[in-house]
Amino acid sequence: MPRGEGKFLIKQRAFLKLYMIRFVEEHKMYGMQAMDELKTSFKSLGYEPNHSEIYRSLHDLIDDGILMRTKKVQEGAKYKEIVVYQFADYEKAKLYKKQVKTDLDRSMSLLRKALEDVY
Amino acid sequence: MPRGEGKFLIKQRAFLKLYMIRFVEEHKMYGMQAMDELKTSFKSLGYEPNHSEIYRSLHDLIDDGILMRTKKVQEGAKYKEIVVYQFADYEKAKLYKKQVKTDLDRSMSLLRKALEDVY
DNA sequence: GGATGAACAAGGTGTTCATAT
DNA sequence: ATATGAACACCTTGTTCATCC
Repeated sequence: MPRGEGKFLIKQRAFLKLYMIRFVEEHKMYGMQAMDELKTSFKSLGYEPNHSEIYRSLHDLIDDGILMRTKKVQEGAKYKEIVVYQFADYEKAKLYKKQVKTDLDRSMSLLRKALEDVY
Repeated sequence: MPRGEGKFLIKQRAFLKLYMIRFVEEHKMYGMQAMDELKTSFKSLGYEPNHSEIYRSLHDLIDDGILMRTKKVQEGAKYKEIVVYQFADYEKAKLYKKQVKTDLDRSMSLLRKALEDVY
């Protein structure tokens, strides 16, 4: 999020990483579940993130040193394995949240300005 | 702007096309001038559109049947030619503005929701 | 068949190059 | 040197394919 040069709105990736951090904070967390929850909660706004972006966000956060995979869990006879995450560095997580907040605010300002200027 | 499927925030192109329409409405208009004005007015928000996106927006609006190139004007000995635009179909322009407004509002709601959910 | 992940493809935007005055 | 435009390349994101239980 550094570059203040020519930058337009916040990217979907950062937006999702934010929500992933929030889900981990709330201990309810694995990829598909997060996706379903987001799809449900944003459907009315026409936004339905797909599974790839969810996983990319999670993997990014691992590369950032913010999250870590803790375990794969198998739930009985339900033919599925899930990956569970924990914080690798919560301070980094908080810092990232702060940075993204700045970008969210900035993005809001851009949109608000357009609405004021044009309509 | 049709597809309400999986769509995240409004695209830069639509955002700029909106401003191009506004500039034509105000009769002060050619590409570089529009760019300079936008750069100045958005610099404090970290956004500085480049010339390619400006021209692409203009060309798009022509393809949409909303604008038309009217003339190239040469101003004295100043080694430059500029392209001036007029509306080809102002009803279409108004319709487009309305559509983009919807998308701007939707985008604001997405950002606002994230701010509420996470912070 | 439900979850994760990688590969691949398409889209959008930034950078560079070309042309004309 | 300024304005326009096209070409090219990169980055972001969507779609499809692969694997594991």
